[in-house]
Amino acid sequence: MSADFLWAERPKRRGPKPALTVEAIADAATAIADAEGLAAVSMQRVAADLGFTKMSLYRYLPGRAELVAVMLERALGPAPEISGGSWRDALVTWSECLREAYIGHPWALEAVIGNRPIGPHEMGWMEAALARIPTTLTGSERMDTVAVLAGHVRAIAAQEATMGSESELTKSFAGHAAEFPAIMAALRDTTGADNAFHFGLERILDGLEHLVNGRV
Amino acid sequence: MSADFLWAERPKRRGPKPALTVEAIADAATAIADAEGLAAVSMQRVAADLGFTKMSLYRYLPGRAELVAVMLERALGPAPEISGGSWRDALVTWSECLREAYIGHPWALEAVIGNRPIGPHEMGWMEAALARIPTTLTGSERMDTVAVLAGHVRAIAAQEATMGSESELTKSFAGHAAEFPAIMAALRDTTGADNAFHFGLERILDGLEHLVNGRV
DNA sequence: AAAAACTGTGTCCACCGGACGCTGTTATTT
DNA sequence: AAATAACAGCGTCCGGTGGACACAGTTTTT
Repeated sequence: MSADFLWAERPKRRGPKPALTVEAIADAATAIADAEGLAAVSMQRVAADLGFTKMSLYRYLPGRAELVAVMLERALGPAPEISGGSWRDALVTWSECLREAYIGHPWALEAVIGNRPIGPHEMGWMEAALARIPTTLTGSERMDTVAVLAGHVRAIAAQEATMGSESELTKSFAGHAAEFPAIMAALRDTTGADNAFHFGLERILDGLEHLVNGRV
Repeated sequence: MSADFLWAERPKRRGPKPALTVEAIADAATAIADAEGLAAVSMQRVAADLGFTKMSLYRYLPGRAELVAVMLERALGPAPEISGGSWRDALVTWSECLREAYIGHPWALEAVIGNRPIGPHEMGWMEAALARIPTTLTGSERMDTVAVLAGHVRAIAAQEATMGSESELTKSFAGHAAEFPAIMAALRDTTGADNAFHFGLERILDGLEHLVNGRV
């Protein structure tokens, strides 16, 4: 799949008026994915929901991969504008906003894996984070920081999806507790609170702050 | 898909000798996935590689989902035994070992998303990490720590897969540099070194150490 | 008015996961 | 040893998938 598709503007053309738009198709597909998961998004299904035949969609999109890419771009939306506050607060807000996007569209977690082009919105999110990371860090370190933060958000969101209601972990764990004493011990004094996101975020930022302070 | 499949032992049966085993099937499937990605793993293809018809595989596995689950279990393998050293060193080693597993089987990153059962090996990895996390942290914090570490490993491995050779980022970035000044600035003094994994790991562990020390 | 470009549709294909029934093999029971 | 029940692998069938391609109708340009 070519990255150009996400970046090129689509000029006005000559023939009959198009009945659809890429955006409308992506939104219909997103509605399906939100409700029934990414696997339920087939060309046939999307077209049917729009009242067209599946082949008409190929007038707007080269294929399913591009459809998913557009869906992802729209699910992320434009990067939030976070002005003011400390760099740490800004990165917390940025991470929380990104998390919101993934929570609202769990299928996006499937869409971000594998080799794929980066769209303008996704690039914008990266830009927004980089703009607030102290330049006492080197360029490489700043890029790595973004990767770590974005990765943390995704990973925790994904794990929460895996460990959905009635945790698969405790389900599998039942009946084998004896073989996993450390898990048993940890589960014993676990408050139900679902904290991995903020817990990890604070640890990462503590570590970053330590590095930044040591750099001055 | 039921979690039981991954945990139950398979008793000897009565009829004709089975020509295959679940393990042999999973290994054949893994060979395909390693070479051509998880999408190339179809029942037909796996069976053909083994010299059987696809329907014969269903005598060993309820369906494709279970096949992938077994593949994942075997790709992870038993948890590494890490004795001695500081808890920090142990967690570094643990993370590096987990990373190795994902690097060797990139398709595993696709296999761990979505709601799914946890197998014995995966549980063992969790146990191994929990066994080395200081108990000055609460049970919830220890669980969160494992989630954050495992998530970091996965996320960075996934991003490296996305940003494969000839980075998709720089490819999309070319021609739009002006709109993303912070990215441009960061890329300008980037050493090619691929460091996000260790960079993030050190930050997380710094943050954890800070928390542990403050707890005493 | 003519031509070129475009849209949406219908048909076709290979492939996918999987259900089901059949035949032949084998371990257990009689 | 013979009967039987359980099981292995195969062939056929089904609905669904992404996508190629040619066609007819519409709209803009020449």
